Amino acid sequence: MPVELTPSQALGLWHAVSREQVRVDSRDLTLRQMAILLEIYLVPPPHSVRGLAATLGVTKPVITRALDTMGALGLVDRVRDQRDRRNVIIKRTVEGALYLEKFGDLIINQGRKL
Amino acid sequence: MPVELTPSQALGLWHAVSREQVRVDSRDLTLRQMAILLEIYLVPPPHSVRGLAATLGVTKPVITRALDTMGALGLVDRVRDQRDRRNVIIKRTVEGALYLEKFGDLIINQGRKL
DNA sequence: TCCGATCGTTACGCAAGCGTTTCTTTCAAG
DNA sequence: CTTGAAAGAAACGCTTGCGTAACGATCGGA
Repeated sequence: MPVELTPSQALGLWHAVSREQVRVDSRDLTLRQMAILLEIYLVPPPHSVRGLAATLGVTKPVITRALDTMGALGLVDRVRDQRDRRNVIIKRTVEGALYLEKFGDLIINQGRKL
Repeated sequence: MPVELTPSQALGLWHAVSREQVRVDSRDLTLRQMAILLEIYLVPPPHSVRGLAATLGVTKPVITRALDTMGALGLVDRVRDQRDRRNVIIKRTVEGALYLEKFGDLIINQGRKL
């Protein structure tokens, strides 16, 4: 089920959502952090640091730092993989799910207003 | 002409666009910078520092700094208002228009893939 | 038991954004 | 003129993210 947008709608939607998000949320997640967060919540687990790094085309420390920050905000969690203890499994949290749910509502509502 | 999105489509669109933007563009504009840039290009001029600050609910230095950064990238320009020389008028640039045009295409293409 | 490879983290110096405060220029009302 | 307000920029110290390089822990095959 594709979404067909005109150029005006596409940029208008991004504009409205960005503006409202800036107005509402003092937590200013970077584009990278947001991309990581969405990857974790929208793609089936498990998620690893190296996997996210490869998917987004960034280095591993970028992922580690983003997880540090978002972990402190309660948006994600990390657990050692007991089957291969070199790995870290990235976990979703209730707070993170709520955060994205609210963000999705913002997108939907701004889309309706276009 | 509203845009009707399901929660899955809304977050899926943001996810896909963020991911591709991270992969493609090393210029990592913050959400605030992006909101300012879109405001300048989508809302009829003239634009002033104080006006943008009020619209986005941030302080003036935030706007000044964002304009410094995006000005250095060639995405916006600043000109003194000759009618009231206290004001600065923020101008669009060809490069900025191209940047947003490409970004709009990215949104449209990712929307189609949902 | 090694020992090289892999995974995630940490350390380093640097660049950029933040909020608050202060400054400079300019305007306009008295 | 003088003076108070307004607009934008600059200064301050701080925090956070960056890329690169090095590190410790862990695995798995020789």
